[in-house]
Amino acid sequence: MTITQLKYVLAVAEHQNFTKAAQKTFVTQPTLSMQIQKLEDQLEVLIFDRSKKPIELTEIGKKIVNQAKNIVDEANRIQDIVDQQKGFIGGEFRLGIIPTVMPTLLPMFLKAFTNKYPKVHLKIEELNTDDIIQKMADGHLDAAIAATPLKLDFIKERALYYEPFVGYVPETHRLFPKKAIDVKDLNINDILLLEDGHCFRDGVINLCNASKGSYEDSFQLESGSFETLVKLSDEGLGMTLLPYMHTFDLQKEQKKNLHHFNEPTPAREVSIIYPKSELKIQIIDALYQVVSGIVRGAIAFQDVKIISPITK
Amino acid sequence: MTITQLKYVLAVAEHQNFTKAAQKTFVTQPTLSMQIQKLEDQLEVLIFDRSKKPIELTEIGKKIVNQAKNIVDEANRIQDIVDQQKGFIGGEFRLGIIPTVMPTLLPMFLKAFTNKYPKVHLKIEELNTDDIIQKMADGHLDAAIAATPLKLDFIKERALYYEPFVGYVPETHRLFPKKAIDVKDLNINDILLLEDGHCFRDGVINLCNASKGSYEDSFQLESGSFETLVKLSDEGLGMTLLPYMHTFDLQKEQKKNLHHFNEPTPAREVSIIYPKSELKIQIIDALYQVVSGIVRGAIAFQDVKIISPITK
DNA sequence: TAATTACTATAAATTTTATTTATCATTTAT
DNA sequence: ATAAATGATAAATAAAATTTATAGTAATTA
Repeated sequence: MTITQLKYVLAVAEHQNFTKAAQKTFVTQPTLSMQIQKLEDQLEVLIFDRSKKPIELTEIGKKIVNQAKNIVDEANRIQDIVDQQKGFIGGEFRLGIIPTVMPTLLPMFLKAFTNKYPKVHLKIEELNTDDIIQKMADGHLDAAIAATPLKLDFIKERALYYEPFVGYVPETHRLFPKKAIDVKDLNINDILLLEDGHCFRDGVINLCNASKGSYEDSFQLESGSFETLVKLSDEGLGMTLLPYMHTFDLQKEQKKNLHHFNEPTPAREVSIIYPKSELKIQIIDALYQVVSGIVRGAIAFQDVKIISPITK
Repeated sequence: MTITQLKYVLAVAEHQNFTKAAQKTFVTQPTLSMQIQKLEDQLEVLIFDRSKKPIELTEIGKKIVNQAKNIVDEANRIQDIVDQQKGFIGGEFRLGIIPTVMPTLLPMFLKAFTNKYPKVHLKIEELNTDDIIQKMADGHLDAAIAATPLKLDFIKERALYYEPFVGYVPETHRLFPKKAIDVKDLNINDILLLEDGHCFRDGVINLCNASKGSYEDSFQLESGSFETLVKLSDEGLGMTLLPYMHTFDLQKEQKKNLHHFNEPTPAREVSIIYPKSELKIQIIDALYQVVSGIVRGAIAFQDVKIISPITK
């Protein structure tokens, strides 16, 4: 049994397909066929049920895959241990960021981080929360920045900051006269929402105490960006809610439409999340320090009520 | 990095010598030199300090060795998982047994066990507790039968039985008239002890509330077997203490010299112990079942006070 | 239903890697 | 000072992984 064989098993298990797995592991398909057969011969057990299309893991194959993940993780950790001992912070680091955080947060910390840790090769991907979880489970992400709490048993969370929700209320809206708005004032049916898949959308739905879909009877406009939502709002199609940091780059004119919430302000918790295995924890620590340090200056502390980013 | 390389590192770390490690791993010495160098090159770190004689681990080398142990253990576990799923109980199983348990317990369970699990190839070694601990730490024992509690953080214990101490008191001894003896009656200075290294000796010392060596001022006879102790006792050189099961094969005449303790009877706890990693746990379970089942018939339950097998 | 597609397995050739044999260089012990 | 012990190195060999080419086998499509 070799670590390489175990990696091949993991690749085939993930893609349920020898050919695709071969491409991902940068070898040819016969390599996988032969090495996996060899392992199966040694263990005297079938890992894959090749009669099923697409290919499936056998019962015992599932257990082997779990254990193989352990082993590959623990093997990767050796380089980690060496790096840590040397005080070396570098290498490839795959970071996922949710779309509603990406445009505001990334410019704030990216330059500072790459300056401080020039040897880290960041591979940043914009992904929504579900994709982040999936990729992290498959070992394709070292960490991610997402709204929390997610309460997943294989993921650890470390809060970076709490970002208040801010109301964007156009002059024509019934709430415009109110200086500060209250959660009770909200009506899910006149709030413009991001399109499905964004956890911020789910957060707003939770905030309004609505269940997913309860508002769907009435016609709703939805979009993938806050920029569009604000424009639609300006057109009088309803109010919307923005994460605090998204209000920074509104035009002077538009800022007049911002209505803050009374305390405790509803807010989302934005965290750096990473697998419990804690691989590359040094880089995760470094990233945490840089980001939380930078954001500390941007968001004043206030009494905050965390809104869950998940709907059931 | 390969599992083989990690095994080579572990072997060299253990023997502090490339040549010996090569013999133990059944390869030639240059194989170890080259493979370990290759790993060191890949990790860009020295695992061994070759300037020291004998060779030593570097600081980082120690951490790598720990992690390598994990990985090799976890890799071995794969075969375990397969066996378990198949309900297969077999393969090599290395069992250590302490000398004061070996002659009485082994004949009781060996035949029953090998009959029930013919595919298990038992490799039994008589070892005292210290050697058991050492070998288990080095991964050379799958389990052992020893007096407990040992309170070691890398070892798990499962009690098999509680074996009372029995006094062997010759006619000439001051305690002979007493039918049942009491712990308070004992005097470490007129008890014949096993030689150093036996945990039963330490148990007796603990029982008498003596610190190791406090009795050494007076002349003591010591031996490596209870058989000898009994003979010396018969010669009038003092009383001795025997584990209950050792009294079975005394001669009729000698059995008259046995004096049981008042309850709570001092006793030793005999357990099957095994590394926390729980490799080959199926075989450990099987062994536990067989042994505890057999002993249950041999030792009647009584109120017992466990004597620690360890002296400080 | 024949042809095509999408797969995985197999065979043979090739490349890479691990291991051994033989030998050297250094250090330790006598 | 000499012998013994020990690890490194070089070259040769053995073993293994990988690739290329191709066959086999389902499922899918024309």
